Amino acid sequence: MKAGTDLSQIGSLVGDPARANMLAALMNGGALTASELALEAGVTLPTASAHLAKLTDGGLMRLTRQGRNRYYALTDHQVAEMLETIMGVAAVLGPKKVLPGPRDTAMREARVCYDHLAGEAGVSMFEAFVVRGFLRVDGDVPDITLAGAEFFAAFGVDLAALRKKRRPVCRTCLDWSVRRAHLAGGLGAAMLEGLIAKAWVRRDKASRIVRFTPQGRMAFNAMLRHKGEAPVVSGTEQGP
Amino acid sequence: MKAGTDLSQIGSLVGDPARANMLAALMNGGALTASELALEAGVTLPTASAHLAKLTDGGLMRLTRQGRNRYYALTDHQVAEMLETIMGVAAVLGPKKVLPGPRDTAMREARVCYDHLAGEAGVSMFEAFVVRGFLRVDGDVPDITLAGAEFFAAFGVDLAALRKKRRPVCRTCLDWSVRRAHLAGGLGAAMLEGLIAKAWVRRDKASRIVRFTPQGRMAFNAMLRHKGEAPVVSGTEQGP
DNA sequence: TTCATGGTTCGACCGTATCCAAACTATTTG
DNA sequence: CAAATAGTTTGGATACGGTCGAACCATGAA
Repeated sequence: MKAGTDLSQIGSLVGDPARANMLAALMNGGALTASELALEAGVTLPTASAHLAKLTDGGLMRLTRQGRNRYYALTDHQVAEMLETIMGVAAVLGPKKVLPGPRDTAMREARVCYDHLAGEAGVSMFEAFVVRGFLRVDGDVPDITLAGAEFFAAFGVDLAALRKKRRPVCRTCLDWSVRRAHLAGGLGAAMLEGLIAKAWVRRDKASRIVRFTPQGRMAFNAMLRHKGEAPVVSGTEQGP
Repeated sequence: MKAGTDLSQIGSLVGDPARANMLAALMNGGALTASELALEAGVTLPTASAHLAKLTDGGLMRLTRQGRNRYYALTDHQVAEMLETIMGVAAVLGPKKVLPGPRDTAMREARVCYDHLAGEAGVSMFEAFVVRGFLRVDGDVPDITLAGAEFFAAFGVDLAALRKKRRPVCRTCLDWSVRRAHLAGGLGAAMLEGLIAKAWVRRDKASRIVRFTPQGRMAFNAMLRHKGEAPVVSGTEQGP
């Protein structure tokens, strides 16, 4: 049975804790050096090096040399999406863990999924776009409406340019923390870019966490609000 | 780092060849007994039992007792889709294998992905629906058009009933063998049901292969054809 | 009740993947 | 050129996971 062999190969690649940590650390779409990844995984440099070798020639990571540093990154978003998918099933079937700590709370609130916004904020944004009629959803697949096209253009997204690229413009991605969909694809990436450009959010360097600036949170909520509804992203509540 | 831990847990579950074979064997959406799975994985009953225990309390499989048999199946389609996704990246980054044998050719032509049609036939069907204007795609997300609703109703699909269910009606699923999308979701499942009910196809028991009946192939091609185009599913060609 | 079949548990064996220390290579800086 | 930083390679100790035979439970048939 070849199917099983294929499965088990990448399965075992992801199956080691050290390697899994490295992969998780790269899910923000960035690239890290071998030393940083070693630190992230909690192993020494030599072992990290061995793991990285396996990951690269296993096809899950891509290596770019730069001076005396070697930067490792995930090969494509297909790999990133695979990891999110795996984390998705892990999240639904493994809530036997203790309650999430503060760091996880921040992750749950807003984080980057490879190159677009995920977490509570990502889900809220997606759902607000649907409520406001910018995206139409049949089943659970989004489609940009006329009003949506206007809105995104006003926000600074060049839809025409996005459509030219090979990457799908509009996709959804199941959120492992909330079990609801958020916006992915080229549009999702462009929105995150826009949020950063407008300084509404800042990406936490070396983690997947996305933090709202005070004014950014207000502006974001205003963008999502429709006909005087309550804000969707409140302050950093630390609920049990 | 918890994220890495979650990843590695299911990763290692999938990472063992025996377990991966079992999971792959269940991807047709059916249920098999422990003995059958042991045979499929090429291990003895005791080892199979141990693996199955890990898989079930790891949450990837579901056990239903029935008489003196114990039937194992995947827990949901989320798990099935995760496996397809993994096979997807395996397929794109691992074509250094030898050329596919005859059995794999059949798999590539038409197979069932949990409960809907995949492979060449699945992709052809999906793309034909788009060309004929039954599904509209923006980016790569499908949406049922008015014409589509009529067509599917005529085919025997009860769209209203599908919309009532919690499961998304219309989704796409990336095909590992062809690297193109095919139709998943409730509609995808209903279509496969319809194809079987009309006796256009038969599911190969105990494998994921779907075989067309002679008349079925003709009818299927007729369904897909639009304004006198060439048929999309030809005979069983055995290419090198 | 007894027998047979389908599965699980136990114990022991074996292989392999992981790990680190130390040595080695390469690239930049002084 | 020498010193320092970044990374890989090697070798050997360790441990964990997979594997099977045999014994053990459970369910259905005789």
